[in-house]
Amino acid sequence: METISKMACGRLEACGLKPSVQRLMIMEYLLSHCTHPTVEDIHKALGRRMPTLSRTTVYNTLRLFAGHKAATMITIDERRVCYDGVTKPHAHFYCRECGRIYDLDVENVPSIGGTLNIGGNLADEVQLYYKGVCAACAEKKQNIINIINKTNK
Amino acid sequence: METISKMACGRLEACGLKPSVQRLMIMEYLLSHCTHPTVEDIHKALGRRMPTLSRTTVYNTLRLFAGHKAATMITIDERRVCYDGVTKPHAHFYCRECGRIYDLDVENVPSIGGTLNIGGNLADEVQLYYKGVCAACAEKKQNIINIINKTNK
DNA sequence: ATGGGTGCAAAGGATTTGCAACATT
DNA sequence: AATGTTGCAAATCCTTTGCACCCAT
Repeated sequence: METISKMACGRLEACGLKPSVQRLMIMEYLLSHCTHPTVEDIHKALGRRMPTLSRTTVYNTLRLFAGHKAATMITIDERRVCYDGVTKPHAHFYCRECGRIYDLDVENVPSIGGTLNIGGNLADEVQLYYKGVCAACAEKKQNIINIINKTNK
Repeated sequence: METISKMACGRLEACGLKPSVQRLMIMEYLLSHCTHPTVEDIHKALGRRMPTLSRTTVYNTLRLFAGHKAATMITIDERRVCYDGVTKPHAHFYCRECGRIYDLDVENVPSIGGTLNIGGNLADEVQLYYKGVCAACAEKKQNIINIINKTNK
């Protein structure tokens, strides 16, 4: 607990952000939950300990984090934006069945140190996304198919 | 004109889709505009020739295309979904200033033939996104800075 | 006449905006 | 006092839904 709190504070200061209570709580949540939470996820989770926390503040804060590279905005899900507190380059997997986003440990993940010039375009961020059906959902689907086959016999 | 029309029809049939008038028009638009249009873009553009075309139909049709791999859904822009008629694997660049999405000709773009098993997760799609400021917007910004500097002298 | 395809209006949901209240230096 | 933060309610914008109509087989 102590450690996460210090890590959160360190990250904010390293990114030039003043560590307000709300910002600290949100950063702590990001660092301790690698589930790529949505605004709603974070607002609901933190709302228990801080009932006055506004959804607007969560929106503003996460957008602020992304702008200062204190967190990454993930747009893999067409319906809502997610956020990631892990900064080291890694790929993501999006499951179309359950909507969950997983970290992926694949080789050759492109990364950018500072700014990359691609044909005159100045890139400061890369994202590598895979989409499909996750292991858990694939298994569930298979089980259902098995049951149907058994019933039809 | 003839050619695009035939290409559109061919793509639909190859993907197991019945070539209705609306589907053909939307596919023709996708194949002849590599600007990664939004639903709104397409609806507005086609609305001139076909005023009864419903936004709902554009939504439904593009989603259908994506489901049948007749087009690709692009979720790089946090605000709205875009579509791409180009099927061969390539990366995208998103400009935070103007919101435009460019095709990128970079090496080592990962691609999936059929389905790829990544730690039990079954992926059927990959996306590689770069984000930053495009060449055109970078130049504009530089011009403004130059004017300000000149004025301050 | 049956089933898929289309279109309209309304609903739903995520995100932003405007502004007032608040905290902190 | 000044500046940056937060929170509420309302507004906005994108997308989906429900249902009726229509067209083709």
